[in-house]
Amino acid sequence: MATIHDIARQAGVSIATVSRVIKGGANVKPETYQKIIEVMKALNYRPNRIAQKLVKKQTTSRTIGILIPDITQTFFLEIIRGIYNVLRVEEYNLFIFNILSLAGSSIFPHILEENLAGLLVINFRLSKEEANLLRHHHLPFLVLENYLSYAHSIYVNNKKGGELAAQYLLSHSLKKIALIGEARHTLQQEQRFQGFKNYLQKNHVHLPILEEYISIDPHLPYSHYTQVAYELTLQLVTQEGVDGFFFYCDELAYGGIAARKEIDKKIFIVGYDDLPASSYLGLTTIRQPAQEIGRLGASTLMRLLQAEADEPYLHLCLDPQLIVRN
Amino acid sequence: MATIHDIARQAGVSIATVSRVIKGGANVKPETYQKIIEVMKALNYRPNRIAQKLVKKQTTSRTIGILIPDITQTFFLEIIRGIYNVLRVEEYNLFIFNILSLAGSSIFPHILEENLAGLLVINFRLSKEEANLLRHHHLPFLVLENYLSYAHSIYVNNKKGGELAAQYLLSHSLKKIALIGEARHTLQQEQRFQGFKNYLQKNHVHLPILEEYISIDPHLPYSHYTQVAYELTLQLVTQEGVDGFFFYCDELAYGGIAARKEIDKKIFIVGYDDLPASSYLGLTTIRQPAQEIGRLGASTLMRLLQAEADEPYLHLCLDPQLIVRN
DNA sequence: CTGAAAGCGCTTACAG
DNA sequence: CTGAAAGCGCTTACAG
Repeated sequence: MATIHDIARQAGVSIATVSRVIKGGANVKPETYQKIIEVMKALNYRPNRIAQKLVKKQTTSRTIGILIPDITQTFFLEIIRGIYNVLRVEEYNLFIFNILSLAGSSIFPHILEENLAGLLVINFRLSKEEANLLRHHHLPFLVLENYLSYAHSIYVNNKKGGELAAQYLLSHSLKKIALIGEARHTLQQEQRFQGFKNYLQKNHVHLPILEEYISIDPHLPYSHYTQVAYELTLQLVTQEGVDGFFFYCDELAYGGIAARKEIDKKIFIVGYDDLPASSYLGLTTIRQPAQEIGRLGASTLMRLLQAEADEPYLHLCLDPQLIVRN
Repeated sequence: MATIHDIARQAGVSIATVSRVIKGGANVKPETYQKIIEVMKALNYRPNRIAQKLVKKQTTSRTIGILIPDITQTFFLEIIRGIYNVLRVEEYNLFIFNILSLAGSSIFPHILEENLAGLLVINFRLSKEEANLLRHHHLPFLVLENYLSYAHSIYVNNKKGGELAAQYLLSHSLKKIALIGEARHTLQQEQRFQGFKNYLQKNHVHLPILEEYISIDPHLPYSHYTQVAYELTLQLVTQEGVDGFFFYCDELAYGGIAARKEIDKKIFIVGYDDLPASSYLGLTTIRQPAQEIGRLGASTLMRLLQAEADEPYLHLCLDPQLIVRN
């Protein structure tokens, strides 16, 4: 890569003059300007933005980073929408890190390289070490959709959500229940299913329960799994006699809804999230308001940017809500 | 802001030793390390990432920027989802610029500061000068949802879309038609409405046409305007006797759908976009596949990053499609 | 374990 | 209109 010195040498001028041309060419003789422009073209010169920033002391950015597992999942997309609703008004840019490709290697060095004003960590198992690393580098951050004792966090009570789902399904007399989740076994999923099973135990219900986990290829758009869930539902109803379903998330439950239309048996389905489309589909689900979580997260982070570094950890637990439809 | 020199002075060591501590403290005597850490804390020191990058020659980034008017609009959110579907697999990060706050001032200096690998310009009237500026700085870019003679662009034929909408509405015998748009009067909107009116003219149809423009406050989430459109629709039907509606976009048309439910008169509605929810709502609309446009844009840009700088401009025009529902 | 020195690629008074 | 020089805040051989 050519530098300002290469250009200066080739053009037979000083780097100061080249620098003036980079800035637009004020106070440079037209012939000199032309000559320098030509050399720049010939060498395919691009000024180094990093160096420009250093000397200009452009150190603070108005950019918020977000660490999110999978934007193709509608729930996370809605969270982002909520976040951006706040950021746009506050005049911040949004930097979305790609965490798909990090087999083994850590993303945190990359995060620290990007001069961010703050970071939102969404649905990500941030370790204590990683949290300390961020703090050590004075990057304010906030964890969403996950409870962490060692960080500011805003989350929804997943166990409670699972209980609500169980409560709903048990209000109908069912024969066999299936829990449908992802083979990734996220913490959120474990908690929801745990809450579900706890409720059965507490109420001494001895219903046969099946657990099925769909293996997720992160390279495929998440919508693909709606189809997989559809087929799985059909199979479980016809071959296993399942008549109650609790899906880890609405997008999987949509597959269940599609299957239900083709079956003459009466089956009950509960999803999780309450995405915008769920109301149109008449899906009974556990509501966790994605956009509001995003907005709340972003505005809280904005507040943290102004605050003292040593503010005690904020732990905000939101309650999910059962939405019965159809 | 404290620098490495301040720390070195306070701690009574050289900047080289401080630098070692920044990197984690290898080859530093524990006492020295402690002392330096303390001074850093006391002065609230944060290493300058820009300087670090300069010296480490970290010049190229794997980040794609996008310039988009309003992510709160579902259509644009879906485009982003399509873009990200590609970027995540290609291992690029996504930088979303906030263009809300730029009254007067240009965003392009900010864009050039960010050391991006490429830029997607979505639904934005990029001037010839701005295009040249980007080229001058060797930032590969691609324009989406807008035809520009002086840039690579991928867009949907809006006039054709307007014609399709007119064709549909005229297949029913209507008394009065309303075109409902935004007072922002984007180019896309003008073209759609122009196509609509052209079709009427060409077919010598002399139907009374009303045009109504909803004024948009960019600080409000776009969903707010669904409600505004709802009220406007009610009013136009009851007070003006309108029985045919062409909405600039589906999200506005949803308001029309909601109004239709409360009216006993038969009215016809066409939207534009065909968002995911539109099928559930039974909305007749002009389809322009947002996710696919995003994917196509991103993958084309990826290709451009590898290509010669002087490749002839790519102009890809997609045809919209009438989707009749209900 | 530590420091002096060179250097990353620029900008910008200052002097001419 | 132009250049020499200092400096932006770091890292990293190299020598000790």
